[in-house]
Amino acid sequence: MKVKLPDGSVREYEGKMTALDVVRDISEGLARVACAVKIDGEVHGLTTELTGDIDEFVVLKFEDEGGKDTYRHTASHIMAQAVKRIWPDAKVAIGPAIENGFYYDFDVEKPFSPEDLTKIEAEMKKIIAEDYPVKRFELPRDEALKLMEEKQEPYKVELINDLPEDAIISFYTQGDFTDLCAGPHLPSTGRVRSYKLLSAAGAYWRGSEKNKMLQRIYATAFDNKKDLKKHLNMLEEAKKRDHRKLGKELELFALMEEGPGFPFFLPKGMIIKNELVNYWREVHRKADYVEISTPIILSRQLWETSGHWTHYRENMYTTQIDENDFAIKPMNCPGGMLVYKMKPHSYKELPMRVGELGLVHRHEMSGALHGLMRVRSFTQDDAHLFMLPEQIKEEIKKTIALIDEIYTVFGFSYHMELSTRPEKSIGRDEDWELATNSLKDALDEEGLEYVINEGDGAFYGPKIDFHLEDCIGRTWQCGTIQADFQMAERFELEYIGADGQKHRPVMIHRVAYGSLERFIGILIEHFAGTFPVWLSPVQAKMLTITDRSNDYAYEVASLLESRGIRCEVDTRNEKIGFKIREARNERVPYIAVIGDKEIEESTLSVRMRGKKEDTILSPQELADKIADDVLNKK
RNA sequence: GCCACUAUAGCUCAGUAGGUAGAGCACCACCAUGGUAAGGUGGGGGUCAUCGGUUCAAAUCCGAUUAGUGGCUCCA
Repeated sequence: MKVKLPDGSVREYEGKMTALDVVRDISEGLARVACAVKIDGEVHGLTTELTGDIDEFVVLKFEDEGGKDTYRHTASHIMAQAVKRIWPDAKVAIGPAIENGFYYDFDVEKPFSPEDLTKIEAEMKKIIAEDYPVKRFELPRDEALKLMEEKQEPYKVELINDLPEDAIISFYTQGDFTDLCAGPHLPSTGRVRSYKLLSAAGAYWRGSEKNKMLQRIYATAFDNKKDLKKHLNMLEEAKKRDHRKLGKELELFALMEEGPGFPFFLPKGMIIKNELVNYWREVHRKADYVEISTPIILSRQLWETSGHWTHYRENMYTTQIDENDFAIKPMNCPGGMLVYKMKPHSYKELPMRVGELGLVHRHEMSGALHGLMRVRSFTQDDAHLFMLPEQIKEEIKKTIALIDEIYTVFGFSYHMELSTRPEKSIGRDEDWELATNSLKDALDEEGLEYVINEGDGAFYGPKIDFHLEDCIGRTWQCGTIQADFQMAERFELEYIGADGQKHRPVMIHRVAYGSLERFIGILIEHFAGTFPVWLSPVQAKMLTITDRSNDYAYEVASLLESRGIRCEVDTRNEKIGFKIREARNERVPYIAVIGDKEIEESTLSVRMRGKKEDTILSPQELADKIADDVLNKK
């Protein structure tokens, strides 16, 4: 039997060999850190018996794709084993590895408490110390069913029942625990080193709210303590940056019991919101957009035309005016359609780019609300683009460039995903084809990378989603570009072509921020509250040492204010150390200390963010510096 | 909406064999005019989320409601 390694070398073996034997033959050290192997493109466990020649034999360590999942999947079985030892009546459901860890779902009498998690962790420690070999075995479907019925595992029985009649079902067993599982796994439980149970929460069996609510335990595992600690620190860091906490501390926004999911913006948060709007208007003006504003409340007839009254009803707030039904808009498009339809359009006017910062309201489920990230009223930085079919590709390219420009200003990296026609969809095949190809071609021609989500588009058209990554590595879906055949059709949009005939334009809607509210939430976490100067609610603060400096401080402040700089003066009867502490906690980028010396020399002692030493500047120089930051969006 | 948990002063939190509330910060007053992350002293402030029940007595036990948190589902 020949085994070809990634370095091109070939090793020959005789007799029965497992993957682990080969890994050991390569090096004992490697065997200690190996989690799985990739054999001819497929990930297998180390105990897999090898048959025949192998063209590709890659050892997967924890850090390799496949290795991590194998490791964490084994950890999840250990967790399930521990739970079954403590609560023998618990029914196990599924327990996969996920992005940063793993979970396992259980059907138990009582939900898990934090103390239970500690207990489970302790039991896991024992199982790991007992170092059971993890063995795989296979059964035909009927025997597999019998085994799981005997073990009284109804969820596993259900899973097996969904498999084909002739399926060979694989199981893994470790000590007193046997689980239905496709694998792969580590060779023994002792291989799991660093793990931590994180939380317990309800989760529906198979993700459907029609099913029973199970108890899910989220946990994570790493192959060394250092990385586990690093990950836990990252979670801590994320907690510290939580926009709900910072939003309260920095007085940016508030959520009140009187308006669940309807955020209040406080003066400082409003400055950020307005700066985002100003910037948005600036870039859109340059990109030849016009801006409109359409009403928040519109008649039932309109929503019937758009289809929302029947398809989106449960998310809409409705009201009556003079005995007629009205709805508060959950989306801006219908209003935009009405504006387009006000007068006939020539093909010479297209493309038309019509922006709207539209405030929409959606009745989201109470349990879905989350700070500014998920609210019931929010402002979309919407725009509707009307164009000729042959203009789609170019418009898509321009829109991508626009969104790219916006994200780059905030220092976000991002990736794109293209979602294609879902099974349940409306529209003509040729429209879908044209739109999908236009999106694809635009991406390809610009040399952009993207993921394709087959069948994940909206029912009315394909879309490109932008997923931006914040500075601690979390991703957020913000921008989207969607082709929409339904609106143009339903509202019977038209333009007069060169042939003098009426034609249907192609309509695209797109957002860049997504929603101002969510984007602000993301910005708060991305910058951990330390906003760039142009977004800082207070850009400079004058701190006086004694009240002899007050006049000079006000003088400097009015100079800065005349340059449009947001400036505050702290003349309170407090020590300078105290004032500095507060100004720093408020994340003010330029903190100027003013005492007798500064008055004498007509200077400022400026403490800039990230610098230990003060910089001596004239008031004019400070104003120039801040103006420069603002101009360059720093 | 569903499962679990939480709700005490503006903020962060103490307060269990049920006996009608406490700290720090913030706020106010006074003293100190002090040079780079909290100067000192004093003071005001709470229908213990809301409603109901058990009890001689409820912040504390029970139930409901509201809101929040962690998830599920959904999503900008």
